[in-house]
Amino acid sequence: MSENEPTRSARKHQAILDAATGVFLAKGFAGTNMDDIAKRAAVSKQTVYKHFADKEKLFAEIVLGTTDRVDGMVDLVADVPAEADTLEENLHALARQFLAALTGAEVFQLRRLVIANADTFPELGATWYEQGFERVLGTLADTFRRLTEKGVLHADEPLLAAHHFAGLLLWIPVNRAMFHGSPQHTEAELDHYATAGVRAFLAAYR
Amino acid sequence: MSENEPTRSARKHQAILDAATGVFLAKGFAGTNMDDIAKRAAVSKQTVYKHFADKEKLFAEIVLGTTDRVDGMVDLVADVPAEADTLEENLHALARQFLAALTGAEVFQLRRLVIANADTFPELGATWYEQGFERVLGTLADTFRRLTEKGVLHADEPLLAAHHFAGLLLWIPVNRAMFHGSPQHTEAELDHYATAGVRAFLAAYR
DNA sequence: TTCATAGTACTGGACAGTCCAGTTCTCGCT
DNA sequence: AGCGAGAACTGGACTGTCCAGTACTATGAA
Repeated sequence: MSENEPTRSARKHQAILDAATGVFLAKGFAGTNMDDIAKRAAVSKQTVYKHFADKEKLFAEIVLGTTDRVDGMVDLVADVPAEADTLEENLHALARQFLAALTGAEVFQLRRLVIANADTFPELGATWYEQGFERVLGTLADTFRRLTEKGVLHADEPLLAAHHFAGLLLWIPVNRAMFHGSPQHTEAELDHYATAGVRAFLAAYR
Repeated sequence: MSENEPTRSARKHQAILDAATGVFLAKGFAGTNMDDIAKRAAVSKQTVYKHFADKEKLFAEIVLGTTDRVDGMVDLVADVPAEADTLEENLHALARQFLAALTGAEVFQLRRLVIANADTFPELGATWYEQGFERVLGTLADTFRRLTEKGVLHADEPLLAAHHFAGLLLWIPVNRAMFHGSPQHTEAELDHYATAGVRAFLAAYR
């Protein structure tokens, strides 16, 4: 037998998760009904309830299941070289990757989804934010601390500096995406945000 | 007759608006039902429907009705004195008032409400953002342009500078409030955000 | 009187979650 | 390989509940 052929149960489980993710992202928690999910997963409703106790559990599992996707970004911000003469272009590269990763439509939809239901699921919102964005910023703060120790940067409060970096970079596109349906950022705009944000950041912290 | 004694109808209208505002803010659009609103307004359900065609119209009217509250903030950002030697403290004062105005719990709740329903009411989200925050930032950009012309500041792109100012200042508290239920900012924290944000901004743009 | 309103019952539809009868898969055992 | 039992799955009907919006009668204000 092949070493990892998923069992039927595992396949169904995954199909339900995939379908539910799509529907929740598109229509929100309240706007989604379980029959839709079952139909999209090509699965009977009974099976959905066999795998997930109820709608809320399914929702929570999906949202929290996305937090491990930020691992890549954590690696990204941890790997900024500490050389003074290439600092600007290194930060610019980081900024571009940051923007590229976050402006993927799915990330914004998920962000909206979590914010929208922060009342109903308070812990979910807090956890998602902590496991996600704050982890990245914490790592970025470590990087800034390292750069500061090497004398390349001057960040007395590295975590605050990391937030400033993020704020300079993300304030515009994030707000735009939160209030309008689709992202609508051209590559040129993103590049401009990155350039201007990095320039302002370096003026403040170099 | 007295010049402005509201008619009974006008009183009911206002009572419905007030009640609906409270319920929508507390429980969101989907979580709110019309019976609750009627009860809270001490009005019959029929009367609610006499004044507002349906739930969506009521919701839209409430959300859009709040945009004129930003007029005060527009005045605020238009009135920054253009003297170089007091620039830092002037901006700091502006930053504090900005933070104070935005971290009022109601503003954040409203923001969450709009974001949460940006899918269902796409135009509403766009309009609210444009009439609200973008108007303030546009005015702030004008101020920065004026300061730049006087040589007090160097902002080649005043609107971008205004966004940077906002991002430096608001990124932390806004995100915290979006994902957690309650704001939870101490005065000391807000002051620290203002000081650090203004310092970074001036380093970049003076 | 006349109009807005209160109070309340009602309609129609949506939807979470359950139940059940019959089918298909899985896997250990021979 | 072939068998058989138990687990998982299907499809659809069903329950109970919630809720937007309507209908209707009675009441109080102008």
